[in-house]
Amino acid sequence: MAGDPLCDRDYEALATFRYELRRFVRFSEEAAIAAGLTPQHYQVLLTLRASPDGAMLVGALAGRLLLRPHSTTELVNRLEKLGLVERHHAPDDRRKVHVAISAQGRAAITSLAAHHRAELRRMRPMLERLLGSM
Amino acid sequence: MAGDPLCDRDYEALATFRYELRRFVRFSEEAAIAAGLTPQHYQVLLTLRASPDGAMLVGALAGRLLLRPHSTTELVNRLEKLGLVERHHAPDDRRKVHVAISAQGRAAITSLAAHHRAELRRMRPMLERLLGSM
DNA sequence: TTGCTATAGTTCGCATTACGATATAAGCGC
DNA sequence: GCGCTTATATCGTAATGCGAACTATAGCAA
Repeated sequence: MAGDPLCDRDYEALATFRYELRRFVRFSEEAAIAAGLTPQHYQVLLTLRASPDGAMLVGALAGRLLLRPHSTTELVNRLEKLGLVERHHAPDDRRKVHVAISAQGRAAITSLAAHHRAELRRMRPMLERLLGSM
Repeated sequence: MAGDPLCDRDYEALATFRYELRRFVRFSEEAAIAAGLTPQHYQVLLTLRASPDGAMLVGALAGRLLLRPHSTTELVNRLEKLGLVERHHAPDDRRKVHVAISAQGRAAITSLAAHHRAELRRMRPMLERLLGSM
């Protein structure tokens, strides 16, 4: 499972990988804030935007964000208040709540996501080199 | 800078990449806790272990962890109390404090780092596929 | 119909955590 | 001495996700 014992280079690769991850997350946080969003907002909007119909159930969203449902509810509350998402009760099962990204939400992440893609493209050679050295 | 406008697949790739990052971080947190450490402890120990002589100045450690120096000081305090790191004043410049991983610290991360490498090896094809699709 | 159980979402209070601001102390070079 | 750097200490703050408990809806069984 763990494979051969790790040598110095392995530790370096693991540490550098983590460092680059921290840098990417930091980049993402700053980019979100510069766009008037919180980092969490961006992650919700991105997840919804990537969903087939731009909407997800609260529970499914929680699973994708690795959050508890009630934490997701609070996050959605804030986003709804900002007009970035909308809640729609499912007609067939009124327990279910669809969280849909709004037009404003789409507009908000368009350039933000583009910046993230650009950053990942920049990081790509380094990440591939690091992954390849493990 | 931002390149061509993003299509649905681009958003999917970005969202899935973030999801996998969250999963890796979650894995790391749980692995650290299972080893009797906090996630922060693991990151410090890994960073020190990857350093040439197993030691770093507080300021350099802060830079690598993307923390403020005083936050790093508190983190080091807790680690020192647990016997996982040691402080050594530099003989040439007594302002500087080298934070060195202890034998106990090394022992603590040996199998933990191995599990991380195994997890990253498992994730590697997926991450490369995602990076390649951007 | 009644009752039990499960699911989906929400509400409330709490604990964690790194931070900003600020201060202190000590050591270095000029 | 003076200015700069490095590390440490302290205090309050603000955000954020969690556990526990709650409501509402749905499904099922006798």
